[in-house]
Amino acid sequence: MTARRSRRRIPEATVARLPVYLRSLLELAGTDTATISSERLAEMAGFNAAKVRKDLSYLGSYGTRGVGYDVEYLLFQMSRELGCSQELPVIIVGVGNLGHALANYRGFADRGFPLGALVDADPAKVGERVGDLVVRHVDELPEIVAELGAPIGVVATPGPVAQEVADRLVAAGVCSILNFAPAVVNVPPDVSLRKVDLAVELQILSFYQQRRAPLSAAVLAPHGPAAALPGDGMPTPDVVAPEVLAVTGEAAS
Amino acid sequence: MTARRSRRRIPEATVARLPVYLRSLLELAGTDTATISSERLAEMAGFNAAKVRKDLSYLGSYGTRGVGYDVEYLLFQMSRELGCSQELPVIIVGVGNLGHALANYRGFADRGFPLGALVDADPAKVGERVGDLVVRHVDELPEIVAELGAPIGVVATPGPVAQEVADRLVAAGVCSILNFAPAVVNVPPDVSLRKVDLAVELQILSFYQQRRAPLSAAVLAPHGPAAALPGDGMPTPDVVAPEVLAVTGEAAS
DNA sequence: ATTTGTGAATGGGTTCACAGCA
DNA sequence: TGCTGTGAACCCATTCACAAAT
Repeated sequence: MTARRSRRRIPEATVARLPVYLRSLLELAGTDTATISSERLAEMAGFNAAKVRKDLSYLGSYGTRGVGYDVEYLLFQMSRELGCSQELPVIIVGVGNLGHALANYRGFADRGFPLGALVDADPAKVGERVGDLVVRHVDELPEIVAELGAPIGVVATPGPVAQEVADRLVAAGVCSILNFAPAVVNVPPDVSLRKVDLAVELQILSFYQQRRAPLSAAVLAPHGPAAALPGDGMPTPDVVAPEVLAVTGEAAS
Repeated sequence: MTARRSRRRIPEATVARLPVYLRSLLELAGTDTATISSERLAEMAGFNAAKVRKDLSYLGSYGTRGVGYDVEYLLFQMSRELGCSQELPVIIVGVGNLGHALANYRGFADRGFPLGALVDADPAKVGERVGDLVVRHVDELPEIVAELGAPIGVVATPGPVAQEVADRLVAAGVCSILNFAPAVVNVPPDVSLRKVDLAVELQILSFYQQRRAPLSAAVLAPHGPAAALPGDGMPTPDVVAPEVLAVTGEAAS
């Protein structure tokens, strides 16, 4: 029955976890473990075993009952699924603080996303050398995209111009965009967009932190233990570190 | 009936949207708009009107039927809820590429999260000046945390040491952590943890991109239009840019 | 005539629990 | 006996649709 039903519709939430599994499997690849159970993989990836099994079942990959999953095979499947076979270049638009930062960050190239180009709208920045690339002008986007094939566009501009930049990326043929700018960006439905907003993340943390210490504790007594002061009339079940919030706990059921 | 039921349990998903509303309202604050409808706010924030109303209702904030929400008041409520009244300092642990990047990024301080300290385990890095801070040693964490009050800890180390660093942050009294390291990190349930993994984001985009162009098109004909080639036997409904994936479309129902 | 606030309906994702297989 | 694969139950979030309010 497991006739490789590859074109299955994989849930969004599962897709978002695949890269984490992949990372876990890569760590494992060095060791001599040939096979891994959902339980152990769950522990490594920070989820729970049921979720792991469901997720892997979507890939149509087979584990062996009573044994576990073949690491080698799973790794292969996962890589293929995530398109790790061929490298996908990245264009960073906006070479300000954040753009520079990202350009110097080795983490991209290391994981199969070589930096393909840097562009900026500011003539003063064009020509500047960053790493082993030279900043080009944003007007060249169409040619750059053509040169690179089908790159991912990374928007690292100030918020106010993010939408315009995204529009130009799309016009140039980019169909995957990662937005770091603090602004809402709209793209046509045939373009994938993900956003990472550092300030938003901090504000979310801020929300939970202040809930924990209504307006006393931490600020007045910075030395206190990290424990959430109980008895402040809060339900305290998992308000502090819920599932989505964290890769936290997940304490074995 | 709207007797300010402040200690209401606000859903995770709503909390994650509050900062986006806040940003929209701040943009609005400059203009002369005194009041805004859920519809317009939805457009600005990139969600839909029903969601906006539900979300705002959790805050117990009142709009006026037939009119909309008072921008000023909503802004106040939202800021209070997110703890924007007092600045929350940030400690960055790990002054490598990414750490440097984040340290130079103005975006934090601008939005109420001043950089409080930089620390690293490498003695060679300790003493280095970055911006107007000097890198201190990770062993000093307890004192630094005490000095700063209740800072947010940002983990910008290589993956392998992320867990250890998180443990030390927690031990020092930090109860909000933002993890940039490509690794799973566990913290006690009374600590909030969020993660941002650049490589994971790119891999997710990679997944959808390759689904769109199974193994032809883009690579062989980089000039083609960005449109998803139809007729490749894919369901194509919203595989390309689903809700969670993007702040995309949301096209008015 | 508008636009909020919210119960009810729907849908996606997680967890449970167990049958099926090695 | 051990562990996967998966229907069923559950839970959270989104969306609908409409009564209440101005």
